[in-house]
Amino acid sequence: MHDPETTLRQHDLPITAQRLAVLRAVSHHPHATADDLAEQVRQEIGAISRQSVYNVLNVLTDKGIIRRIQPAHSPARYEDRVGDNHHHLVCRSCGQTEDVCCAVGAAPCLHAHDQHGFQIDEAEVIYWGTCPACQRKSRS
Amino acid sequence: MHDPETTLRQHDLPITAQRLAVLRAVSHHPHATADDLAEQVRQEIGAISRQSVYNVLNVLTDKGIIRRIQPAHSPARYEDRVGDNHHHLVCRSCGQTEDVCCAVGAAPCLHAHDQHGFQIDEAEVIYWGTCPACQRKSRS
DNA sequence: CATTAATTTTGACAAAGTCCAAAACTATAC
DNA sequence: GTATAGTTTTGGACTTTGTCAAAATTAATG
Repeated sequence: MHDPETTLRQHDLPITAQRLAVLRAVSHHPHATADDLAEQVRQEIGAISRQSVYNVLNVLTDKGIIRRIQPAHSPARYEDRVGDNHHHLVCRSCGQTEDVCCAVGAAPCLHAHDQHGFQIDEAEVIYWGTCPACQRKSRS
Repeated sequence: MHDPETTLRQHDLPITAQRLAVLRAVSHHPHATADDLAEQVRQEIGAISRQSVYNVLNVLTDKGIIRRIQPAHSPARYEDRVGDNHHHLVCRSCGQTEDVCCAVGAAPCLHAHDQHGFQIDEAEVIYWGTCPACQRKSRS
């Protein structure tokens, strides 16, 4: 991925301090929530409204510059890494999220047995489990 | 699945009109939301509080009698069919939800390449697409 | 039936987002 | 550089989905 400024220009988006900061925050903190990102941005540029964080995240997601993932029991999370159809591993107890590459080869998962006439455009896979840290905690 | 009353007894749950009605509603309306189910129950037994619907759905889910699925952009949905590790096909525009059996054989999806030390207990797969009805609408 | 434990109801509350109108800003054309 | 048109950002109210807690009710047991 190019630097934030170039990225915005490539997509005809006016360049604002807020957008640059949000974009950088997503890049440096993969799988962060909107709130986490707002916090990061504030540390960088001092202040940003809640609404602007959402505005920026929505535009960037719509343009395909970032990707939004929404596991159950968690607010939406955002990541930099787009276009490679990877999946996620989520800890049930603390929410920690890791990337995993597509489980069975190239882009396999896109084929359900019976498609019920649907036009399928994405297969989303979430692996649920317990992260190492939470395993230790529950054993003690 | 047995009749609702037997099911409750098997799980040591006191039998109440609310529980029977919710259980029947889930059975007759797979993939319905809590609100949909409340509506159904009201038509059957006259009244039920919002909280009770949630209480019942939570108990039933905890006991494994029903299953909760939570696709992005949608409130939670509930279904009867448990224990067979099937997946779902969701329409992006109207939310219509269909069952699909596990895509690649027996229980294949439970193996991510790199597990990052996680203890994985479930692989959740959601196929996203457009249902036949919405395909027609968007063509016109 | 009476007792006890569990469930239901009611009403307040919380989290995550969205909607809206006004003010501030960016980019462009002079 | 300045003026202008078009976007963004702000701040506040609001919506949706769901949970919490206490009081009132109901089911199961002897």
